[in-house]
Amino acid sequence: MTPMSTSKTVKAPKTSGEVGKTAIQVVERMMNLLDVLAEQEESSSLKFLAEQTGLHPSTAHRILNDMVACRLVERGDGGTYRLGLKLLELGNLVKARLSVREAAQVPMRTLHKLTGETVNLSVRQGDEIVYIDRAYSERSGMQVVRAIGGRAPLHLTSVGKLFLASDDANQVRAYVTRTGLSGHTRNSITDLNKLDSELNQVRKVGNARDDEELELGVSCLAAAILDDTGKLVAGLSLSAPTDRMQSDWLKALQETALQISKGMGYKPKSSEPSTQTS
Amino acid sequence: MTPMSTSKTVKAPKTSGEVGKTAIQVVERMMNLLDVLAEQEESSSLKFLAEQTGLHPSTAHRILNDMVACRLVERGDGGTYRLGLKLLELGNLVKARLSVREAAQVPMRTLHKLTGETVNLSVRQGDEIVYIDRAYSERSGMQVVRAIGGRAPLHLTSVGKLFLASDDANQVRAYVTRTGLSGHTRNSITDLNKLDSELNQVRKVGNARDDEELELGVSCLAAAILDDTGKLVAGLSLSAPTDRMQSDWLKALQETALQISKGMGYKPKSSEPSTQTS
DNA sequence: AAATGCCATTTCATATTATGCAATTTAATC
DNA sequence: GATTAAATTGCATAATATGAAATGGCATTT
Repeated sequence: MTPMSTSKTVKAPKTSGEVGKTAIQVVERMMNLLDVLAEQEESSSLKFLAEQTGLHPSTAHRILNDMVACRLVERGDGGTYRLGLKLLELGNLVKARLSVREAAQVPMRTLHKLTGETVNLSVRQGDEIVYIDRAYSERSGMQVVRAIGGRAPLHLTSVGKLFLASDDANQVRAYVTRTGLSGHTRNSITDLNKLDSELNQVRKVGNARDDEELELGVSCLAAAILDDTGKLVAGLSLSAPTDRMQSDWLKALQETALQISKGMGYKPKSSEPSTQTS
Repeated sequence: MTPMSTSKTVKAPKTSGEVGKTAIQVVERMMNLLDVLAEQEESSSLKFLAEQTGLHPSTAHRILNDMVACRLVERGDGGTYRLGLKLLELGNLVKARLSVREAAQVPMRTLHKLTGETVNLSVRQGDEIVYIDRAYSERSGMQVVRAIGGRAPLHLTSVGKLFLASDDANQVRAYVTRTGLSGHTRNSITDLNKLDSELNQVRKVGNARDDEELELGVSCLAAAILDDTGKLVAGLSLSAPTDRMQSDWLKALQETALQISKGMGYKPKSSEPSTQTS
């Protein structure tokens, strides 16, 4: 029942936007410490960490000490603190668990519901892309459906183009030599120059298309799925009869792909507003 | 001065050997939860986690909830818990920081003090190995010293052989074709067959030698340095005039290399005694 | 369909815990 | 070697996290 008339100086909450509201104080403090450590390139002194987190040096010291005991934090030269190897271990466990397919499941269904068209998830395997998952409706009229496990040449598919676009000129050239760029329809890209300019376009806009290049009457849009290291691990594509394909689905497709990428540990940009005290 | 006559039931500490003694209870509990989560392949239920850690379900729930808020932990299907993406993020930061050179510094000096001979740290760069650091004495008589930044062909050096041994037959063949296997001394390996059997030997014993193949009178022993993913990132070698080289240094060399590997996040074997309650 | 049982979640009074102050030790600098 | 600054430790206390019990949710059973 103590009123707010605490004469003591008002302690700034100092909850750096990073961590969510926690019920247990120590957990929040711990995370704030880890976040400050994460922001710092070099290993940090106790004083600095205490200042940044607004914690009493004594308190910060004890928490850090405990984290050192757990190897979440390490001590460097001159008694400084930095992130510990345990984080690498645990991080690797997380990474080992992550499967694109799993991360894609829900977002893919959502995108399917929005568009009504088939959504495909595919990865590269040598000179082909392989469909590893899809979201489509059993019912409903015409649907473009590819078999899971099915394959298609890189240069004839939207996702394939994403993968090719992540290669450099030499690798593309090698691909062309190896495969000969055989075409499937009159729209197929069958010469290196055309492919190069197409790939440059892909690199510029960040997504790829397939205008009836694999199969007449079928168009696709694709967006990239990246992992925590920024590596292209899969492609998400929307396949529909050309006359039904709506170009404004692109935005939704890209957002879905980004969402999945985040699920794979991808960090979009470290451009945070940073309303911090310097 | 309170005697041990605490009449209350003796609470089993339940400190799973994993985490060191911490001053703050919650930190230890948190870590125990993370450790149990790390051991589990599948995502775990609250009940299970509470049992494993010996925590009251209510307590476990609150801690886990807070960790979820910090993204250290994620929730899976059916309200289960598993390690969160934040760990991957932080782990990547740790990884980015790790430099072999830094991790090797101290262990290298120790090995040098033990042997009195030059210890070299080198990495692969294309078809050569590059010396990136060393430990040797300024004084003392004859020392085999290579310049930092200096290069040498893979097949003529002990560390180079380690790297070649991590390649498959095709890659080795390609290396041979590219470089022509030119020799420097009468001991140099200059044909594919000899190289192949040498590399097989390396693969078998896990370390490599150089018997005056790069320079007459100089022998080397090398052991591999692996990172958290088990990838060969560098080689540690001991160079000495042949008549001074002692074969029993090998053990120390290997131990030093392992120590450095651990510093790079390498986990030797997950063969833990596991004195756990099932 | 109603009920049962199990597990997750929330509430709340209380004891335990983590805390901040101050003192001490250690390290760095002049 | 003296001086200063930072890191570390001890301790009484206030604030915190805690566990018991009650509530809510979900699925399986009868």
